[in-house]
Amino acid sequence: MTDTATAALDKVLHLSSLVSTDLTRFEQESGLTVARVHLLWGLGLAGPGTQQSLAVALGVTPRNITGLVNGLVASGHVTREPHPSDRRATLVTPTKLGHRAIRDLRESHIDLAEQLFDHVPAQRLAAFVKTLDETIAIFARLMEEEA
Amino acid sequence: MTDTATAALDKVLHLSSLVSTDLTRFEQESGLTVARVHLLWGLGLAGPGTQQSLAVALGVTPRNITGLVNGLVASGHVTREPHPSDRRATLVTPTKLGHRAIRDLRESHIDLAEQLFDHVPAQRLAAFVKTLDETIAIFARLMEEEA
DNA sequence: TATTGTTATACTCTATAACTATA
DNA sequence: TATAGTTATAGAGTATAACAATA
Repeated sequence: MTDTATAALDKVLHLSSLVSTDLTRFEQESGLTVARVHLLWGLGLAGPGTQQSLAVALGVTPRNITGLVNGLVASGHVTREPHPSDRRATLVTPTKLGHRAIRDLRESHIDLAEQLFDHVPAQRLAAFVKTLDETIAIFARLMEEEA
Repeated sequence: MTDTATAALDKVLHLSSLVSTDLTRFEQESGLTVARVHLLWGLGLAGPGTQQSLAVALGVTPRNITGLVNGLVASGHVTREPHPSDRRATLVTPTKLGHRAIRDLRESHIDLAEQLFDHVPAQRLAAFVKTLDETIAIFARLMEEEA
């Protein structure tokens, strides 16, 4: 059924738009922006990294990372530390404030997930995740073909 | 299970990020930007409208609409037509090129939905949509509470 | 020679505030 | 007085290209 398929895609996009709006609210409370939150989130996942590694992780240019890191340094969320073995590179490192923001992000994320999905029966939630997994795999294949 | 709930949210965001990347590809092919595509999509749904109505539909300021419409006029996708009864207002109206872009967008959207979901058994897809509906409803309620 | 990050420059999206024309 | 849209101004995110320091 194409209709149901389109409805499913529309609803995924709608939910994603709501999550995005919610992230904007987090932004305003924390004084961060979406792009800077993504960078902090990446630091939270992978630990302190070079700007080069952040550029790859976020899929943007190194120049862009320079600007984002400048903003996060100004707001006190990260510092630029010397790389221990490569004097060209810097290690972008969360400060205490940065770690707190990363922790808050994680807690909000988990809290939101619980509020959204804890009411769903386990079996249906498992099927939901399975469908998402399959869909993501199909998508990844489609994008490879086009690349 | 909090773990499963978090996994579900992560996967929804992942899929949404993939769709967003795909939209970027559409952009590059069509010479449009995401914001302008959203405006065109809105015109496709509701028909020609005033800039005020577009500002409300997209959730941005009227000033922002001025800029987006300027861009779409320059690229030949829309024209500003006089409003039949209110000389203050303009009717943003798709050109032939604009209509073609809207049609292409719709076709890509339906095509993508089919490729992503047509393989899912009808019953599981119905359950998938049901879970999305419930989740969207919960989210809407959460955001009202916080507003 | 290749890589890391920055400076220079430019474009898009977004916002607020003040203003003009019209209702 | 209120509304529709624009001009003025500003800031953030993004990109390419040229450059310095280092590998």
